[in-house]
Amino acid sequence: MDMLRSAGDPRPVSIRDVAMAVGVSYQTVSRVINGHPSVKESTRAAVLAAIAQLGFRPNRAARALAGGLVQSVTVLTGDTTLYGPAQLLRGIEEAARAADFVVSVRVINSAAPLDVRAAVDNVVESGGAVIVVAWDHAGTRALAAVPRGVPVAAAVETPLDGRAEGRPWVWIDDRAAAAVATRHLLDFGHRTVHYVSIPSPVDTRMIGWRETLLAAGITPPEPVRGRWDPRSGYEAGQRLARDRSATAVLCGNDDMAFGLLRALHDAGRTVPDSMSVVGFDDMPQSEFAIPALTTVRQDFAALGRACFGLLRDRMDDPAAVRVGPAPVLIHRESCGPPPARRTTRTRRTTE
Amino acid sequence: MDMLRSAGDPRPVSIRDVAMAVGVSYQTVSRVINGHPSVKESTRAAVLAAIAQLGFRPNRAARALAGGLVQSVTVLTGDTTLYGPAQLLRGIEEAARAADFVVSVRVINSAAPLDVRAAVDNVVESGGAVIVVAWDHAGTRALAAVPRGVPVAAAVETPLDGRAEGRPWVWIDDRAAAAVATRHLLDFGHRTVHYVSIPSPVDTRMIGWRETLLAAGITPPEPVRGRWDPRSGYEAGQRLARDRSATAVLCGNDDMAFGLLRALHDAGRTVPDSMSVVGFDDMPQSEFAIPALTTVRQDFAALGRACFGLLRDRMDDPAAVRVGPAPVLIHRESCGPPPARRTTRTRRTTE
DNA sequence: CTGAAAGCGCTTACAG
DNA sequence: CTGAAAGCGCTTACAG
Repeated sequence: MDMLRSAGDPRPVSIRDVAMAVGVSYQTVSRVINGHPSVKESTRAAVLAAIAQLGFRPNRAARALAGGLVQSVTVLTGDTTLYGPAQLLRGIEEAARAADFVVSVRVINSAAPLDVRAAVDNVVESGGAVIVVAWDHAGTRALAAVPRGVPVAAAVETPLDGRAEGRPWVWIDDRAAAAVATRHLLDFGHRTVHYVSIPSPVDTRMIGWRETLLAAGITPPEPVRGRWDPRSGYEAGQRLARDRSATAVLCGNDDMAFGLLRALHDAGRTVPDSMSVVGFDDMPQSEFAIPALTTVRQDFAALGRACFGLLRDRMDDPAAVRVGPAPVLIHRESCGPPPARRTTRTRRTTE
Repeated sequence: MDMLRSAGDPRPVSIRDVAMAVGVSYQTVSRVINGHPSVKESTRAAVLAAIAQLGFRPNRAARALAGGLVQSVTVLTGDTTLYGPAQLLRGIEEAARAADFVVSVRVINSAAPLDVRAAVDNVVESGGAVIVVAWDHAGTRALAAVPRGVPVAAAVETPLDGRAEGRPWVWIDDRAAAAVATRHLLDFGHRTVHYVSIPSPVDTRMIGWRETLLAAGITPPEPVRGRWDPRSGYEAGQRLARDRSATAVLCGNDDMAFGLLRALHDAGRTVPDSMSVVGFDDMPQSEFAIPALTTVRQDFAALGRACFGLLRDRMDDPAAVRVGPAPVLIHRESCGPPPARRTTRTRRTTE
């Protein structure tokens, strides 16, 4: 449609050009692009036609300045190269692009109050909506710092009470998933299940694991602290490998499980014969690990789409709610009965 | 500094507030924040002091509308969840944030001319600068579609002539790295090296591999086509495993190498005893693969910082140049002599 | 239902 | 060196 603009005119078509083409004032054009109700149907149609024909697209900066709706979101997040955040961002971007929103990204590395405040101020003053990834300290603080009135949605840890309670929250129920994974291991006959934690302020995967053990009358062993990355999983694996009574581990994410698998391998502990391992995420590599990793699939891209959907829904209906995708346990090769029972392949069926 | 704004005033401090505080016109304030030369030193100092004290921050939308400098970049990219693009984006964001730029992301999935055009138009009309990740068809087309006058920088495949020639390009020399990796394998005594390709329009890793073989008087075998993901590496591995004459493979990236390692494992081909494998990237997981993966480390985050740096440099000096980080071969466990020579551990030293 | 006015916060010439 | 004017493209009340 570019050919319809007079060639050589350097400036893009504006609301005035459209108005002129139709023979109305430019305010009327503004009304139709903003869906204002009081516009005669015939003039609305004429304006719409002119918009299409001239290829008009509203100037976002002008809109923002004049106080109109902004069609932009900025994502406040931690390290975007980690699997979860990366997929989440991808989901947000997809949904935002489909809705013709511009998406900006601002990484918050530090949880220092001043840094968080600076990040939030910076974002808020530019006028758009915000999605915060509140999986770490910096994120939860940022979420708390978003002023009232700013359209916001957040990806959060599973709330302890399992409810959003009117707040713009969306999550994947990893607490329930951790319970399922832990139960899966217990059902194989393991006497206990160890846990390698993620550095979340409130690790709900750990909670699900702990609750399941407790419910089975087992005192949860001390969790091994991890930090998301394979190396921390390797270190955890070294510790666990030394403990001959340890026969099953749940890892807070797959990246750590990879490192753990390697540590076990180095220590001569075979998986699953000598140790069963379950991860969290189901990364593209997990299926090809040696052995293939049993893990909890979490659809972070879908979560991202839900975040954006919630944000938009809330702009119309402040009570809108969205639920995140359900996690699912993917059975692969890294789990089996504990060593003592292995010969008979006993599978515990009693509760 | 928030306490210094009169509480209850909903609107952020503007250029006028600063002017009023200092006792000058707001145009003068504009001049100092834009570094205009003709401002008396004493008034400049006074204005700067007032800006700091009031916590003034220029409104980006207003600036953009008025035609000022925009301090925003949008990144035009393919799938941001792949390792390279994700790290690149991270590097760009880091550098941009440090320079107080807003960074937006727009994913281009389709290389269809209309889709590319739409993406570029959308970005350009919002006024800021653009960084394009031109590693695929969509990206290269987008780069070509950026109008003159728009500040731009691009992450590109290694140019065939090895030179940027005044263009705003930055890259990692993966062609040279592929040559080094291939030579490494040949030096172990392998009679040839196979290659699993990446789906780039021009795969410069493949070129480096091919050239090295040719230089050694070896006719390059047909490359096995890959698609970035572990699964395609697995499929490639299945094919290669059947070929008993194949003893060494260079993979276009680590993700495919993971899949390939698994395929080899499933086929009973041990690594490196029966087959040597080299990857590309050095992902965090690569070190923990079984066996640990020999690979070419590529610092994409540094490349991203270079991209942004080049963009800024060019805004002042259109002839500015930046060179990307040098790739480096990381030696680990997945390489060794071919089976026939293994017993004697011969290492070919002649050229 | 639709125009004319005022203003969003800033920058860029234009005068002094 | 610094003010006053005009304008960026749009939206929101205010009149009709």
